[in-house]
Amino acid sequence: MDDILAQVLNGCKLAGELEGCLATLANQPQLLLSSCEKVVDTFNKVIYSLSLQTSQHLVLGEPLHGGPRLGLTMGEGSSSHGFMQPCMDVMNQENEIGGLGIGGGSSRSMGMIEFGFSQSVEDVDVFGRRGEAPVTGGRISDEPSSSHKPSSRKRKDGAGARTMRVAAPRIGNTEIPPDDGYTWRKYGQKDILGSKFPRSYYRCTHKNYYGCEAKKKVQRLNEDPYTYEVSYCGEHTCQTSTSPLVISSLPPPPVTGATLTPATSLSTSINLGSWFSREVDSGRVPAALPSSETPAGRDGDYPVADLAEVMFNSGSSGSSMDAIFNSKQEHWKG
DNA sequence: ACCATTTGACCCGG
DNA sequence: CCGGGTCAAATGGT
Repeated sequence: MDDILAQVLNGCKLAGELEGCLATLANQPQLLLSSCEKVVDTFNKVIYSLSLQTSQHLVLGEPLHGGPRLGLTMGEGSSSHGFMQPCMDVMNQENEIGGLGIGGGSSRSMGMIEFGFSQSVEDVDVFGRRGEAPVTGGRISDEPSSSHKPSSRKRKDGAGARTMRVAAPRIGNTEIPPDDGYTWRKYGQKDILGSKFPRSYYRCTHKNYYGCEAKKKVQRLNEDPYTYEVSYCGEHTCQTSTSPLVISSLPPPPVTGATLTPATSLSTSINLGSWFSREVDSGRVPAALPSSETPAGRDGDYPVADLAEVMFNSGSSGSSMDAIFNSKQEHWKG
């Protein structure tokens, strides 16, 4: 929880900084956009984390239908924004960032995301895996021969699945599931009985490097093609906690303390940092958009980097994903 | 060449 | 046996 709170603070801080730079950013829509995304991402993380820890039903919004959707959705490949939108809304509504209503009670009012918990949703148990070998679930292990049994090929009790509903972009590519701030790699798709739309399976892109076992399933609802039901399973051991490194030079937090707490909450403040850097690298690509995340940021389309620099003055040199995750993973872990 | 998605096959639980 | 989850070869993009 501390971490989460710290993250919230970070988000607030970011928002504050954004506010401070508004004048400057006013002329740079792109920068403004990217900075807003940062803030949103930060809160998305919080939401995600909360969804993991809480068993509450976080309703961030209604599936919307005719709702304002995609403000940010620009054409294709920007699916990711769907998720953020709600957050932004929240920010706006709460005006004083300090008190996001993200917590439990806040129901709706945001936009289109609805977090829930698997337990109530039928899919839930899907991802459960046997408690054993984390990283290599199945055959990944290189020994075909000895492969007695993949072991984790099927569902077990997915006690930890969290599900949420997210509105899909109504324009542009509506097939792309919303981005939740993490980068996912699709590893399968299946037609599900009774569902008009196939279900897509994703796992954390960094699974290979850091054994992050987070997974998620994305499925469009029959009743509402514009709404996705996303089920998360497993926690991110890669990014969530994020690490300090990248943004080593966060400016003295306007928001007092809270931001950096030594060890434990290392994650938090840092989180943001890494987030930034990370996003910067990847140019913030939609999760669903596979190719999206590439290790060392490739596309520089987004001025994010600039933003980051401006805001954090962080020349944080080469922050490769590896660097980021390396440090991270140690601090986090369930 | 590398990496991500696609897609059919495989495997397992119910 | 069926449905769902995962694997991995094939394919495509950068």
